[in-house]
Amino acid sequence: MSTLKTLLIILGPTASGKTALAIDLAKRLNTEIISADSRQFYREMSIGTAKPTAEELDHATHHFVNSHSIKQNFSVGDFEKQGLELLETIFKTHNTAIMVGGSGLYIRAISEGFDELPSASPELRNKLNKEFEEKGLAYLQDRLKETDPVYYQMVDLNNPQRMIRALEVFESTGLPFSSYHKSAAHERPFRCIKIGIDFPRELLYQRINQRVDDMVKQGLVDEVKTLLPYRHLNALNTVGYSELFDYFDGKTDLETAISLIKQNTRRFAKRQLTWFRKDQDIKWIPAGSVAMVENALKGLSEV
RNA sequence: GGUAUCAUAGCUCAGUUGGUAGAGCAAAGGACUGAAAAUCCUUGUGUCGCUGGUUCGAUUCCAGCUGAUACCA
Repeated sequence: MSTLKTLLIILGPTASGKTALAIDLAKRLNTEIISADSRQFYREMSIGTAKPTAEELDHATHHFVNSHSIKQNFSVGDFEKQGLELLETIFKTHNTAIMVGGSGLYIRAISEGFDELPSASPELRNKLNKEFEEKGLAYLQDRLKETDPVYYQMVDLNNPQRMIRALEVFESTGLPFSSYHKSAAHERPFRCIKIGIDFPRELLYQRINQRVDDMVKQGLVDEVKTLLPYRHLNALNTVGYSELFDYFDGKTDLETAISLIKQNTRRFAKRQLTWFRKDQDIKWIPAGSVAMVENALKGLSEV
């Protein structure tokens, strides 16, 4: 008999204890974990991304942790495809899989999916970035207005990344970015249960500050130092790394860099919360309570 | 102990010729379809140190007090 497969999604802001909870649940449910953290894929980055430790990785099978190199292009579209394939495999032998992460877009990629869109060619993106640098925002706005008036009306015209993305889709396919938007959630052959870890803001910020100090003790500064030759790569445009690159450039002292890491991590957590807040499907539970998760699951399965 | 200066938002400070105030940073809220730990947008939160006095009205002027800083002893 075929039962409905379940993807249990553990999400929450950074430093809310997702990793430990997911491992605990994976052991109880005897299943595997898919990470949805957009920086934990990269094997060269460890301390600054608060990856599970080697010991933690031993306790449960993790996917999409250390799975890629910072030198590879790995997009959220790739993640959607590979993640779905992986889930299909896992569901052959398990009724439940666990996804854990803090990257809202990546979670959505799996739970709802995106429209079929071409991915970016690095050359084209470089070209557009260069044009933006030379000719400014107005240039992007003009080109977008001309090639995709629909998206021009919707997009934040101050946001170069958004406009460049739309232009690169247009230039590589000849069709406006907006014409790809069907905005229908994709049917998935499994159901998603989203559990959010809820923390009082102040406590969360304390944990973030503490964790940054711990990262420094574990050798974050050295980790970043070895990555200096790769600093131009997108993967390294990341909280915890950018600030220390500035330190190595002599732009700040170490103490300042560390407090900026804390501040930018807090801001990151705030953005994550903004993203998650609008998702009505998330069942929020107080931090650190596996029992609460079990209750939540019970409640949900009755529905 | 004396003299001078200062005391305004979480911080650094501006300002009000007397009509209860505004910048930067911090912070908060938001957006978001292959860069997403990225990128971008919005928002001033206040016993104007305390107690009195003058005044229709004091954060502003006056006195005292408290605290900080500097200099003199």
